[in-house]
Amino acid sequence: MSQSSSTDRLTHYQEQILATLKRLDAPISAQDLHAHLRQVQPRLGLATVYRGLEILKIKGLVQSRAAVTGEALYSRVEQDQHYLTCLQCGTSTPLTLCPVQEMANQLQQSKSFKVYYHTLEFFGLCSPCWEQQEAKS
Amino acid sequence: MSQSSSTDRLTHYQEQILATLKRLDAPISAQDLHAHLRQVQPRLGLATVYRGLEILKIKGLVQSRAAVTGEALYSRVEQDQHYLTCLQCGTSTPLTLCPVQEMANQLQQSKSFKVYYHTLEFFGLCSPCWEQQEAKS
DNA sequence: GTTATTGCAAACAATTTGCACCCAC
DNA sequence: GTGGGTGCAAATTGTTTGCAATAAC
Repeated sequence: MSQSSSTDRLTHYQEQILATLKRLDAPISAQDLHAHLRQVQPRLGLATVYRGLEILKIKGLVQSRAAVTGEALYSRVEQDQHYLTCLQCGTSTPLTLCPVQEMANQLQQSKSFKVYYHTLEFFGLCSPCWEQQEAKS
Repeated sequence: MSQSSSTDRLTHYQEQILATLKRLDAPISAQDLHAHLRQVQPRLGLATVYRGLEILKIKGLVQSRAAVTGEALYSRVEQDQHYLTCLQCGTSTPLTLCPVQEMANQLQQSKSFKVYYHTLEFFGLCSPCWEQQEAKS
């Protein structure tokens, strides 16, 4: 699970973003995160939050997924990201177990949820981008 | 893998959207899809494409995932959706095998790709929404 | 004919960018 | 002091919505 990259070289605000994500311990939109942070840092701009989140993503410290509404939800990479999501109402219920292919069928019954499809995606940096990243550190 | 729901009751354009997705056989944005369809149906509006895709999703015929850029990419549910995605350049390379937890580690070496995290998500309808959907058919 | 679907254009919302200012080192 | 980080406001971009015109059955 090594997430080395460069945990160092974090901006003051980037640290705070990370800390807040840790404190809230649930996926949150950039806008909501901004609102939270602003309670403590009234002058914090929304753009800074977006910029910070982007950098934290590239560093491998933060992940994001898209809500059914289209907006992005952010959380620490340590946080589990297995959900049962309703395409209609958008409700996401977390899953406790780490799933596999055929698990979909089981879910269909046990959870009284009609499973249409699931997605699995690995995120990170391809080697060209990674090297480019290393160079910058 | 039953996707019954209501394969029937598809609009002319919805059929065409589905047909085009099948023909292209690769995830595509709504805007690009609109451009493609317009070559044949010059009067087709962008909104119709979005509305059609939404309905096809609720029916379980189409799936979508978010590109790193934030825009939504659509494809048929039959299409595999396992990718290796670079957070920086946005490149998505399809995976042939259906993955599991620890696979991430293997990927890290074999693909010369630095895996930060992965996401797995099941999509469908929760029972309230499903019943509501059934009623409409 | 009645009802659902569409095109168009305007409206929205999330995110990004330009730039002057400011802080850290 | 200098370069990166930041606030602010404006600009973009993907997506949605209102409504009159149209097509489907």
